[in-house]
Amino acid sequence: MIKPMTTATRPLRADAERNRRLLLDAAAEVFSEQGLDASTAEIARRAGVGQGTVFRRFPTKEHLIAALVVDRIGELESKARALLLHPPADGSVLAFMRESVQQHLRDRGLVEAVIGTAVIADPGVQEAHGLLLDVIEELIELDRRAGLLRDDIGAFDVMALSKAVTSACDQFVNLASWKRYLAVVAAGLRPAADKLPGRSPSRTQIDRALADLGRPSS
Amino acid sequence: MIKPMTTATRPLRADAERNRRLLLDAAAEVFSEQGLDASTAEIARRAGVGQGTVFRRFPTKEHLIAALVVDRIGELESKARALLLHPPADGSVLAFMRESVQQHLRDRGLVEAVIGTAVIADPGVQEAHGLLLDVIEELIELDRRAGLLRDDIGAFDVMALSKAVTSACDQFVNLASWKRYLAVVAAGLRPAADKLPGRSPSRTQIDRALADLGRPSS
DNA sequence: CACAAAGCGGACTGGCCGCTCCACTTGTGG
DNA sequence: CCACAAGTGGAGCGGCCAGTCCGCTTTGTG
Repeated sequence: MIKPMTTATRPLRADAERNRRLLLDAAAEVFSEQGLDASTAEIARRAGVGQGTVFRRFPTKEHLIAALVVDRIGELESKARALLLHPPADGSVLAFMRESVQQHLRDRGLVEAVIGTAVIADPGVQEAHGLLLDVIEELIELDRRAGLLRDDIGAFDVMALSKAVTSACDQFVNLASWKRYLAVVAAGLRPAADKLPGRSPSRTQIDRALADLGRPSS
Repeated sequence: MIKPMTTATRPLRADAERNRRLLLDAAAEVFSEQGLDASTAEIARRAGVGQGTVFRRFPTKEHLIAALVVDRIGELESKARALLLHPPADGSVLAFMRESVQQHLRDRGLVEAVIGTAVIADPGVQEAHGLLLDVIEELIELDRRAGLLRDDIGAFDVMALSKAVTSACDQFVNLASWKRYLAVVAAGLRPAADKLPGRSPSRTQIDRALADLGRPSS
């Protein structure tokens, strides 16, 4: 379980702020090479700082991961907003999924592993996640009006399917091309007569489910 | 790295064989609850045997995982062979993917995590994997003749896409239904005019890639 | 039925990892 | 430029975990 992060702190000293960035970058690098099991010692070494610094900037390893996740979700959100302004002809949702898959493959293992951990319950992550879902909803609306997308798809579906395409490839990048599997999914997302089974979860359902994952108690 | 397993051993004593099964079952249970990081101590406890017994039956934890994987691949193979004899009207590949996804969700995390480890290099796993690919190839041929499947899909693709659908759902089972995402993929797999980018890897490519993953040396 | 070989359990070990602690350094407001 | 709060690094701690060891028990064969 992760406690609320840094409520109302005054700004970090210059060197501290710099180390924070160094740590986040090093962590991204190390995690993508070795998975989330990589040691904090290795991250500290890669960042060129001491062990103690890691835990002064991020109270636990999980907080560090959460901060990294917030960072990445933010990146995706701004990519999505850009697409909203200049929607490509072949569909802005598809374009978003391209960005998404590429980012997930770059940060190999980050998205996957995050879901199973308490990171998902971090307030910062939840907030960033919510904002992203909002933008995706707008992208969907755009494509739907243009007749590019079947009408029973929601923002959650888009994220789930991006994760799906990613995991079809990761570890086999040399063998399987994400473009191939994204093309399959894209073909399945075009307007169609038959409805998909089930339904895309509503925002309140998503929020409740995420909150539940946060307190596993098991 | 995993060394060749038990070459030409004479049959296990009755109690040893029983414990082997108990351990495999316990391991499946514990891994699906806690992931592959679960301790061997917990597995031994759940199986009702001592710690020592784990490591006499399986030289390392990785060997245990590999044995479990072989077991599961075998199950899938026989399901696939059954479909070959009585192909369902809506497509035998789709039916196979249904089985596959359900099994992967039951053994949560097993498939995912296996890929990143040396387990993939275990000779037993490789062999079982090869046999499975052969049967899938036959299922594909069947569907293709019936005009149910686009013609640029290979056995590797089917496995990759099964994994994809699984990972779209796992950890969110309450929220996302695998049937929903499998339906998207199925829609994308129907015969189509436009070709998929890239190509399905050949058997020799697959074998070489798997062998490479076996000796990471990093 | 006897007895060797095979199997068993669980205490133990060595190593790793997240995290803490504290003597020392550095940035910054006055 | 000084004083002190803020920040730093790295040795060290406790806990966990894969794998070992060895005295005892079970199996099945002659």
